[in-house]
Amino acid sequence: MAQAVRHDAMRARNLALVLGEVNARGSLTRAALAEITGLTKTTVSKLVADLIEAGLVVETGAVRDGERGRPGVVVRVSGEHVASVGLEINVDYLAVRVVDLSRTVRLRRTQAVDNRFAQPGDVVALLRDLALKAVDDAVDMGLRVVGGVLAVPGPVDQRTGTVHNAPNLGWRDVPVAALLELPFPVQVENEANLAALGELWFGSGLSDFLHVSGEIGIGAGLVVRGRLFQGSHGFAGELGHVVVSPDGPACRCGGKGCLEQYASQDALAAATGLPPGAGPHGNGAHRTGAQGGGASGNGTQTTPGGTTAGDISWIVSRLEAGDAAALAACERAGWALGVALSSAINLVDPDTIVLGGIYGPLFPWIGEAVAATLTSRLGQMRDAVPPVVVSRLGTEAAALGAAGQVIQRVIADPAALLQT
Amino acid sequence: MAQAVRHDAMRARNLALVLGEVNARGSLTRAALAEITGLTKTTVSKLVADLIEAGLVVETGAVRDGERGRPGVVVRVSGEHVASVGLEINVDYLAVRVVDLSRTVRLRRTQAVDNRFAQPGDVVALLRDLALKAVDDAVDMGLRVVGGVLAVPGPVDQRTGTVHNAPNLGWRDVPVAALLELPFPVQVENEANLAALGELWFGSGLSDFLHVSGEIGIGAGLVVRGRLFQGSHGFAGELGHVVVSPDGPACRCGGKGCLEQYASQDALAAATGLPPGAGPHGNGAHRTGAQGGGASGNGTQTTPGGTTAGDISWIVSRLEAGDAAALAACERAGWALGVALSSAINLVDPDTIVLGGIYGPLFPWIGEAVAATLTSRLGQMRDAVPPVVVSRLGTEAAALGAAGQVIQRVIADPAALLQT
DNA sequence: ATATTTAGTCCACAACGTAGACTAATTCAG
DNA sequence: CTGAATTAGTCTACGTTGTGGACTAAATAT
Repeated sequence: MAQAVRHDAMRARNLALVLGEVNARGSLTRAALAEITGLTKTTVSKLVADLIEAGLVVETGAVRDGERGRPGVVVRVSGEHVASVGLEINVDYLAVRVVDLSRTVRLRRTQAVDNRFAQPGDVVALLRDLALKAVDDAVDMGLRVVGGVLAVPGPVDQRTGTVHNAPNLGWRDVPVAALLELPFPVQVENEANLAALGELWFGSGLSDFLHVSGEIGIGAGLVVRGRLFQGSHGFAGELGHVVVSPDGPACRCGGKGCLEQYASQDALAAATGLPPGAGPHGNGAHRTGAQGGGASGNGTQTTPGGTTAGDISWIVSRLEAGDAAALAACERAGWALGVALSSAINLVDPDTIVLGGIYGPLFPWIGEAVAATLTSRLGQMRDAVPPVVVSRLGTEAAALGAAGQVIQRVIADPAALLQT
Repeated sequence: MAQAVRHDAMRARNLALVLGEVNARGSLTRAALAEITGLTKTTVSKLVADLIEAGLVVETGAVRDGERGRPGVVVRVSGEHVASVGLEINVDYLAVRVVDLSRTVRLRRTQAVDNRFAQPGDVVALLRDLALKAVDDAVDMGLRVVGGVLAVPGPVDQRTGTVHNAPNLGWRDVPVAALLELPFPVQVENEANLAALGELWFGSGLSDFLHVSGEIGIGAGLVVRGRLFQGSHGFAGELGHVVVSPDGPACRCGGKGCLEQYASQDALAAATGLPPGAGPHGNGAHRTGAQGGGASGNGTQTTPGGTTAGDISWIVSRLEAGDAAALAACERAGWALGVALSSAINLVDPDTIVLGGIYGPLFPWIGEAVAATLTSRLGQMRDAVPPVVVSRLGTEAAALGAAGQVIQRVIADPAALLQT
């Protein structure tokens, strides 16, 4: 349950409070921090001194704000010392991102690999190499990697770092965290949850939304007041198996008429005329290649590099050409998504719906159908139907969310880092 | 955001920690508390002294546990000083419960009233009388009522204490909290949420479950690790409007094929042969009468007294007689409930499903259909389908949850009470 | 009866935040 | 250009709270 609060815990909380405000507002003087937090100037000064010594915060010189009085010294979160790695294993690529404490992406590396028929051990070994190389590069930049999070496409047992069941990889009960053996703690999480967190920390600035990750499967991550909702066992957000039509097409989950049968990448491909699993996959070869990205010094919102999950571009080009089958498939997918989301909205009451993953590029062709379905199914009861918006992060979301999670932990509890 | 932690906040947290352990474990010595909390014996003694002085905890004499050494003095939560009122407005009754800090129900009073066509002002005035009488009785028992919570059948704006929309009462934007004008703060909450909390604090001892309240409407409350999940605006848990069949019968929410069209009390009544709204209601008269309960000194799990919401007994007697239409209606309701719950389970990942409200008495005829539907729709993907159990609280749940909420607040932050 | 064990209190001390005096660095008025 | 006003940040004495170990109390074991 709760923990006893001693002097050190009091200090830890106040350190977190100060760092949290610096993080939230970008840059601040000590005086402003005192005002905001309600702590005295004395205390704020001491806390800031500790944070500076730990390399979590830096002074950026005095500000001449034009007002009278002695100008304050502005501090901001330092991006020069602490960093984290975000890792992602997906069906057709591996990704590594290094993010510093100021949430600047310092390194992006994506490797296209067909993991559909690969052995977990091989995939993990390749990812391990990528991660170690990234850590070396981070060290060269003067950064200390304090932790990592791995995104996998499927439910995860957080406690043991085991992938429960990733149908699209063909994995069952794979202890990835243990297999990775990296020189820092690595937590494993569901890709859909991390994509939601990516949207929270690197996206449009919302702090209350349901983020829908359209991929080979369909997952969702719910963020309420800036916190991810996990459910009782960490398996919440399986939007792909919400019922759209109880007697619809059979789903691999055992149910019938699940959302995935209408709106997943494979369902869209099939309805557009391409057999599911065809396209760039399905040939069984374990291809690798096409490195995207590299080090990028500034800005957290660059256009997602690397490859897209699956061959959504194929469908997009059909849509742009006005292909009737493709348009109808999107219309149907949008309707199904709307039906499933109306259930979700009734159950979990999100503020906004953010469509990500393949729904990013497809948004022009499904967004309206989703919104229309929501309005017709929910409009009567509530003042306002949650708006449906599109994510700008694309494939980046999960790996960024993974890296961001470690950063978030440091910001939320800097004292844990000071002790080591 | 977070608050600065000063010495007083440290103390407040530790007081809560100690009181929380006493509450959770029933009775404990100071020495055991020190061991459990990690605080020193000195500190525990001081904290316990404060709690005793405030009347929140009492010593119950030394225990002779047979072991060697000086016997400890056992303390437990005191039920002799602090109390709370739980209030409930429902379609066909008003209820008041007084619960003391040790979670003993000290007073139950239920009044049958047909509120379907009554003015909000009249209903609130009647409830106010009931509440004030209950407070008088509490004072006679030496109790101080520190707060109250009101359960209403519909979504609520917690901040303003306004009932957003209670279709079964015909209420829209009614500021109940303000109308009540009781001599202590009253919070307003959705009945379904409070029923879930009632189950948490007075029910089977689970701390992770989705509680389904079958009434005129169908609501649900999700409890995760002992905390209610509210969603972004406090409207989470509208299970009644989860989609069962996207082209099913039209629902008053604007949707089609919502769960309420299959499994609500009215839907069951209609399918069994009784037109919805008939039975004890629908005659337009504003009847009052039939007081249930009274003061009951001990035990928190007595059989629910008072009247049942709606005339479910009528359907039960048909079922017991083997009426084919009634049996078929339950079978269908169970299936629909299973379909809606499978969506809910995929989305929010509850540990257990608890069926309450009318599903209590109907459980023998719907439980199996629900469980079977869940198994067939979820069994493939997961190791274990959440078990479906029945609540023992019946109509009591919401009013008890309402009263329990205040108690919970005191236990979670006793320092707030010490200052007044 | 005495040793042993456990419960609870007492007291000197340490950690941390507070309050207000004090110093530093700027703008504004003349 | 000088001094008053204003704001930022530091310094010091102090208050609150938890700690740790010594001490007292009350039981069982021998």
